[in-house]
Order: sequence, then structure tokens, then C-alpha cells
Amino acid sequence: MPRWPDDTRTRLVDAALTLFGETGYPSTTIDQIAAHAGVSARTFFRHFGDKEEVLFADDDALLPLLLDTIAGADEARAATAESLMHHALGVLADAIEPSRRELAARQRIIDSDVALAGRELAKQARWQSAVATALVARGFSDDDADVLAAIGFALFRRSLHTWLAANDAVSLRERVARALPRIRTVLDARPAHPASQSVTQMAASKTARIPSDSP
Amino acid sequence: MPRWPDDTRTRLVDAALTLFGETGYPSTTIDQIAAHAGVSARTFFRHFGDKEEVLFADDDALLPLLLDTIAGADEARAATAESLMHHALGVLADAIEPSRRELAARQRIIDSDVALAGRELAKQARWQSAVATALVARGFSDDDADVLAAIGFALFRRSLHTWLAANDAVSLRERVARALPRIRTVLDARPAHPASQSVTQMAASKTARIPSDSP
DNA sequence: CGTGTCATGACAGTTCATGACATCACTCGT
DNA sequence: ACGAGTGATGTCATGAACTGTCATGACACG
Repeated sequence: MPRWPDDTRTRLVDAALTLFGETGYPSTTIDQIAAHAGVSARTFFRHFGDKEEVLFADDDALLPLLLDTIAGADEARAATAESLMHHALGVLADAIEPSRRELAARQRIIDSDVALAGRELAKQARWQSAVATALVARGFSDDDADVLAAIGFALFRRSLHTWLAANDAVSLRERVARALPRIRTVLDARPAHPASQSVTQMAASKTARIPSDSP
Repeated sequence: MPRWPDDTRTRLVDAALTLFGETGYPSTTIDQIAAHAGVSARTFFRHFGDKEEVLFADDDALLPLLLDTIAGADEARAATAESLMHHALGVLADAIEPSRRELAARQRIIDSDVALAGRELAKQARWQSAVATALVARGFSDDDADVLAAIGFALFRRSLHTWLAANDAVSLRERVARALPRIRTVLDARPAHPASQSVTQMAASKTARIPSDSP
């Protein structure tokens, strides 16, 4: 039997999620997390570079799956960019589906803090870049790959968000599949309302102050 | 004459940009910035909530312009989502064009630090959400507005990036205008290469370790 | 049995961030 | 003109987030 339990890292993550959920992210201290996990604060920083990382540590687990799906899709599924996107996002959605409860809790914490939201977005940007590279490896042009990855992630992000928020039985995979065809029609959508008074002017008429540093 | 100069804020921003550029963001301390600007560290925090904010303070200056452009576009320019997007992104591009040099310097600092990149992305997410709201006010459906805003920002972000990186004479407006039509064709693009060995398997063959916590 | 490794604890030190309070020039009402 | 604000600032104190360094004890290996 080892002198120290070998699940220190897991217990730190659990303690952090619990305390963040109870007390809120900013008001939870490293000392509290470490004490809750039965270790010293110094040990926390040996496992995680900073306070945020405890929420993002196991975060890239699904990226290889996504990249593999793109790299390994057969001819039929990779016939066009759209079908490839449909396939890859579907696989990702299926992989995420089981952990809905933990994801929702984690999302609630992340949404509560700007810095955390920023880090989440930075992670997504890293994923997006990796996906674009994988698409280039499949023979798409740099420009196409970039636009495709951006659109795919925008779509998936929105589907994930509504899926986490809603409580109905519609699966994440189905939400993604429904959203995908919209890209084809959205550019030709026509606004229903005419031009309105400008936002700035409305703000100015309310507060009599234009947000500018000119005197 | 006032006892204290009234450009403290500006001098703090200048000092911060200078020192960040020279010493790097993490190794520049608030004390150094404050000293360089001739004030105390406490004063720094009276002007900016935290160390990061000195880089993002005047950041929402162009958002009202973008929202006004969307809200006030005439019938011809708002005929379809695509033409409205073309118009709004063009106006934004023109507004940004003159400050290319400062933007590039700022971008270099932001790219050097994950937390800063995250905050920049969070800001863009805020903009994107505001734009989607403006589009809804124009009569687009929630879903369409969201997808349009996401696509528009992805496009603009990419154009801005290449524009800052390249040194040629192609204007930002022109880059955006060139990228926009691609959305219509990109979904039907066909990958040129067949399925390849999976990324994970390649990584496994190299390191003999699959990134998973299963024993 | 000796030696090295590894996760950890303990302690000190730096930086960021914030609250409490004092200061000093300027402003405004009387 | 004079005294009471007002506002931007400085000084001091405190807490929390990290960081460097050294000591310790169990385990692995020969």
C-alpha cells in the first residue's frame, strides 16, 4: 500500500467542483479545496498550475476522438464537407451525451465567471484550430477548412447550450443534425423589420451621455 | 491648473503597453506600470479593475457602431442576411483600418498569454451575442440570428488575423468581402484525400501511450 | 542493505487585489 | 471670502494566489 493515496488529483477535482458549486468560484480558496481533499495547498499547485486548471484539466479527452473521426471517415461519409461535418459532430455528440449532468454543473460554474468563460473559449479555439488542421489533411483548402471548423463549432456550441439548458428528450445528436441544414438557407433569410432608431441614439436619449471620452 | 494631471488613465495605458512589450505581460508588475506613469499602484486599480483590464478598457468603443449599422441599414442593404452582413462588416472594417499598428502591437501581447487570449475571446462572444440580439430586432429568428452572428464573427476574425499578419496592400474591408461568398460553396467542397491512419493511433505508435486514464 | 525517486509537507517570499483612512487642491454656496 | 464638501490620490494593512526550496518517508531497484 502506498504511503499516500493515489487519487489525490481526483479528490482535488471533486472537492473543487463541490465547493465551487456551494460557495461560488471566487470565494472558494485553494486552502479550502486542499483541506477538503486532505492535502496541503502546495500539493494543489503540484497537480494544477492554477486555480482555474482544476476545471479544465481533463478537458482535451475528446479531442482525439474528434480528430480521428475526421481523419478516418470513409468515402461515403466524407463525400462532402457537409456530410463529414454531420458525421463528426454526431460522433462527438454521442460521446458527450452520457456526462450531461456533470457538464451542466461545470457549465454553471464557468458561466458565473468571466475569466473561466474566457478560458473555455480559448480551449474551443484550440480545438477549432486542430480540427481545421485535420480538415486540411483531408484535402480541403486552408480557407475552406477554417470556415468549416468555425461554422461547425458555432453550430455545436449552440446545440450544446440549448441541450444543457432544455430538459426535454431531444438528444444532442439530433439537435446538431437539425441545426446543420440551416446554414444553407440562413444567408438568404430576409429581415422582417425595417430600419430602427440607432442603438447609440437610443442610449443617448436615455442617459444624455454618449459613451465617448471626448469632453 | 489641477493638482494632478488629468491624463492619468492614458499614461497608465501607455506605460502598460510599453512595459508589456518590453518585459512581457507576466513579468511586468503593477508597481512598474504605476511608477512609469508616475502614480501609485493603488491608483492603477482605481482606474482598472485588474491587470488585464488595462488592455481591454477602451474595447467596446466600436460595438455601438456595429449595432447601429445593423439597426439602421436601409432596405437595399438589409435585403438579405448576406447583404446586411456584407454592409455591417464593411463598416466595421473601415473603422478599424486606421489603427492597424496599435492593434498589431496589442494583438502580439494578447497572443502571448492564454488568459489574455481568453478574455479577448470572451469579449468577442459578448459582441456576438449583442449582434445576434440586434439581428433579432431586425426580424430574424433566434436561430438564424445566432448562426449569422457566429459565421460573421468567424469570418471577420479570420480576415482580421490575416490582415494583421500580412503586410500587403489588401484592405481589411476587401478581405472580408472576399471571404463572405465562400460560405455558400464551402459545404459542398469535397475532400481530396482518402481516410488516413487515426491521429490517436499515430500518437500511440510514437509514444506507446494512449492519452486515457484507463489502466 | 544502500541508493535513488517521488509525492508530499512545511515555510518563507512575491505579486495581485481590495478595504480603510488621510491628504490636498479645487469648487460651490452663502 | 470663507468654510464645507468633492474627487483624485497616497499610505497602510490584509488576504489570497502563486513560487522556490528544503526535508521527509515510503517505495523500487540492484
